[in-house]
Amino acid sequence: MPRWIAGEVEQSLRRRIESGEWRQTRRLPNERELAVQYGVARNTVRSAIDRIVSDGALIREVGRGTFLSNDRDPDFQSVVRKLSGASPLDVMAVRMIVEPRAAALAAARGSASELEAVAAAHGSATHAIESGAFERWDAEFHQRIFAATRNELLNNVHELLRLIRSQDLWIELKRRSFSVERRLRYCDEHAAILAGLLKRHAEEASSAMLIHLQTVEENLASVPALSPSANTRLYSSARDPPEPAFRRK
Amino acid sequence: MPRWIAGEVEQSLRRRIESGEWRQTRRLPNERELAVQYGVARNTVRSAIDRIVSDGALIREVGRGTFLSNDRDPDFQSVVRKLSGASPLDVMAVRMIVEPRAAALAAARGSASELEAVAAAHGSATHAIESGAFERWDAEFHQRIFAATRNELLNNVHELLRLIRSQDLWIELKRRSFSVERRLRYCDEHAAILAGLLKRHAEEASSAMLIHLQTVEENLASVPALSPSANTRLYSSARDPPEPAFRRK
DNA sequence: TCCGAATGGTCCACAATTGGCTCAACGAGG
DNA sequence: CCTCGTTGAGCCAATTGTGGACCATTCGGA
Repeated sequence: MPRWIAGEVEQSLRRRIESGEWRQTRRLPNERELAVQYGVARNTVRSAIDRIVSDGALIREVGRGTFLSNDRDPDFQSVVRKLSGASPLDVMAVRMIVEPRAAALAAARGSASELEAVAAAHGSATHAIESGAFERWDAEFHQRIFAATRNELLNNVHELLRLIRSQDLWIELKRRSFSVERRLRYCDEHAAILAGLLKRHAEEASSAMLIHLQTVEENLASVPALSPSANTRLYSSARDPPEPAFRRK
Repeated sequence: MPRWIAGEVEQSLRRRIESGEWRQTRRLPNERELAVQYGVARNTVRSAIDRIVSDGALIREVGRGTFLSNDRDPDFQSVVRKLSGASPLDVMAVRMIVEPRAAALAAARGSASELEAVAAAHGSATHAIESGAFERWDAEFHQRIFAATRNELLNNVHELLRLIRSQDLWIELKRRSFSVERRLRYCDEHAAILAGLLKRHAEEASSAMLIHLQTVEENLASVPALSPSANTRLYSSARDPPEPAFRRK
């Protein structure tokens, strides 16, 4: 029956792939199952899949199944790969968007014990002797503010930003921008944020956080270029294209 | 028999670990017990645990048991896993933090051609016939605003939010909250945002975006609970129930 | 000190599932 | 009649799951 049944099945499969029907497991039903779904012989399904495989949208593995090709449309993994290479300027810009609002939310919604935990981290950072300890309590201070927002996703976003900042280039950057006066200033600014939080004054906490992040950014920007190439990698933002290309045609 | 049973068990175990089910004793049930819980062979449980051990979340000790790893530095992978389960309420809260500021940045820094691209997406969305096409242009509208911010990281963060919203539960949620009037209202609100952008008026673009997102949130919140179980997964900012055996026997 | 229960580590034979492949037959269209 | 897509069936090889058995280590009690 030369009525191009395989072609129709192929179209349908492509649509279903596009629609994200199998994005979770990245695995299609097996060929026998699909044959039943379409009321068609298994060979017909196979020839339909053959064509999709041949242009790379699907991958077949004997004994395992048929899977969505890995890097077709961006999935979480591929986005995360790009995340880890973010430039410090971009990171600080995003922090200045997210963290002041997080501080405001924490002031409005955080429980007493959550804010207490923030205060404790501030105290530990203030009294830290060694600079590694200070760094950890500094991070903890910011992290606990996010915890007080009661928004899991927001916490995860902050965690991603923190992970980006725990990479090699960042560590070097922080080391070079470190000084005792700056550390003292950070403590003062943390105190201002904390004061806003404890007073439940969202606006005050928010603007104190913004001021703090501006200080941090200035300090990072003051670091002389590490090397010409490193400089490019560090500071270039997405500056180029007059005509930006959009993904996902 | 390759039906990815080990994978399902692995996911379930990861969720149960995240949920803190074993935080008290820091110890998991033994492998034979888990095999009974899930109704699978012990070897299957073992291969599931293998994968969790290999990225450091669990530690096995012969003759003693399987334990939560105490000094676990969460990596990108594990954060991403948590991201994908974010609740709609949390997602909207984060969008309302990020997107208005992105609109402001786009108004301030976007090139003429980038803003033109935003306008084009708005036009296409307005004239879209089919609702799937509208959805795509709607997403494209928001995405192009981020492109105009010239901040790669910010784009990636938005891409993550978009990926979260492209999952099954979200699709169902959007489908149920859809109506023609709402779509028209979205178009009007998009127009207001676009007007702010084209006037290079950061404040106006920002507040128009916030208003728009508030509308979206209201519409999502108006959706009646899908089902008791789906409702839990949708709206709780937290985790799965301690799920028992899911297989036969 | 010694024993035994509990627990993870390893291995095996077997079954079940899945994609890869072939073949004979059918039927519509030329 | 011939061609070509389709059908239905069967078998193969690869992979995974099953149900064991046995070992090594740990730990508490006899």
